[in-house]
Amino acid sequence: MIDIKRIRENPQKFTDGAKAKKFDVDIDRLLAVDAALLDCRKRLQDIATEKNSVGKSIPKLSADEKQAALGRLGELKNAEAQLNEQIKNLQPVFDEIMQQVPQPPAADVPSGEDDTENVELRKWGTIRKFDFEPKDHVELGISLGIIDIERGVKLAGTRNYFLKGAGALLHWAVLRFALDYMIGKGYTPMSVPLLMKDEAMRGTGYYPGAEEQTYRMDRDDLNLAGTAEVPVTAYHCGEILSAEQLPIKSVAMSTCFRREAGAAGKDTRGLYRIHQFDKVEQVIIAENDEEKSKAHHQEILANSEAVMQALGLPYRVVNVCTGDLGRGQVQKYDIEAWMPSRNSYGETHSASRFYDFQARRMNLRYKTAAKKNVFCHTLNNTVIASPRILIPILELNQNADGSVNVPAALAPYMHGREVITER
RNA sequence: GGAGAGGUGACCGAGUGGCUUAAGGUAACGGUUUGCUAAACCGUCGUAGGAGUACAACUUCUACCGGGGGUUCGAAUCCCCCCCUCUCCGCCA
Repeated sequence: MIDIKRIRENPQKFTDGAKAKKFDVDIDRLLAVDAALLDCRKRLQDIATEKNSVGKSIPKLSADEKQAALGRLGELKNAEAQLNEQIKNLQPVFDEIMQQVPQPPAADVPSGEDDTENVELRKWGTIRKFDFEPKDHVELGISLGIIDIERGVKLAGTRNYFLKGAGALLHWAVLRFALDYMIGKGYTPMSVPLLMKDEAMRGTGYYPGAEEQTYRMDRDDLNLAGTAEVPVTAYHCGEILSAEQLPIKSVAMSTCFRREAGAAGKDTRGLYRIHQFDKVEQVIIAENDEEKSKAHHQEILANSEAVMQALGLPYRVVNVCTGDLGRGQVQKYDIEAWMPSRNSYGETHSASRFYDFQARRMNLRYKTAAKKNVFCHTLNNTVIASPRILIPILELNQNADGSVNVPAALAPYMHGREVITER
């Protein structure tokens, strides 16, 4: 959510920002409704002032004077009811548009229509050339007996899977490795609830907008979070933190649930696009300071790059263009890992900063040294998401005989297995 | 799921229709006193939105006692609905 005062001061900035991000929002109408609401409130306040003073004088009045006073109060009450009626009609319109106003992108976000226009910032690692015909992760997984998509589909429908034996071990190994890395960096580990109230979905900016992407428990009015970002970022919602507490750096591992509505027929093979996966996510709640926000953004990006490098996975970092940014994001960097079976880089990480967009929605504030209550800044990034990350790990580390070498960094988590072979 | 008890400021806690402009206390901050610390005393000490001003300070108004609605000239207080917490019972990995 944006501060209405900033929209009043510079509406053009928000009209342009929405256009660049390809969101449809009627700023002119918002300002008209805002002006009408302000007027109603001012008049209502004047009425309340008079009502209060007349009401207070009542016990001291003579009978005649009392009748006159009561008559006046009746008039005021009518006027008040009319104004309240107007506010009742205007407020929902105002709220709805406000929820939709996107955060304008940062100055160094490239303009573009969609993900094809994201700008590559850097590449790391060398892409392996095979001297044999490499298999893709599905073939490897089936022949090694570590991925079973057929039975996943049998029991849970399309885009579901089982991981078995060394496959399950490898899945948990990358997660545990990533988690340990972040704990080593001083991030506080959290285990979190995943059935979230609508309020938490709205607070993080997923609602309105991502309802179609979300599994919803209608009987209980709860939503299965698509990422631990939701519970971790909303953890302190409604609270006033002290400045000394900030920044709060957290890391959570959780299962993530996504309906992938509208993606029918897209990325149907293998473990790339699935309904349920596990992810280690980093979140920073920080002071309301643009420079500090940028520095945190670089930090969480660097954390994930370090994990990718430790796993020996070639990747590139892209500066996500305006048309591919979410409503609340000021700027987003994606990390894309090289995936031989796709013969391209595929998104594995997404690092976003929001300024106070999420904090405003969830009323998350802190008290500054000057005793002012100010909205926090929030940021988040993937540390590792599996099994998508197993795609490059399996495909890039395969041998001609169909076995797969386990990256050295994962050795401590693999119960002594250095090579995954057919059993 | 059933029964009961509760929800007041950062915290504790008083408050059964106008004297509440939310008492009193704790914590915090500033000051006085003091060899230091402590204590004592004095003062400050909620959030949000208007108006006065170009901003701030300041002044003033309005709203807010879990949330929503109602009764009343007037509600923390009375009525209705909802939410949450605690205790007991039942069920349960």
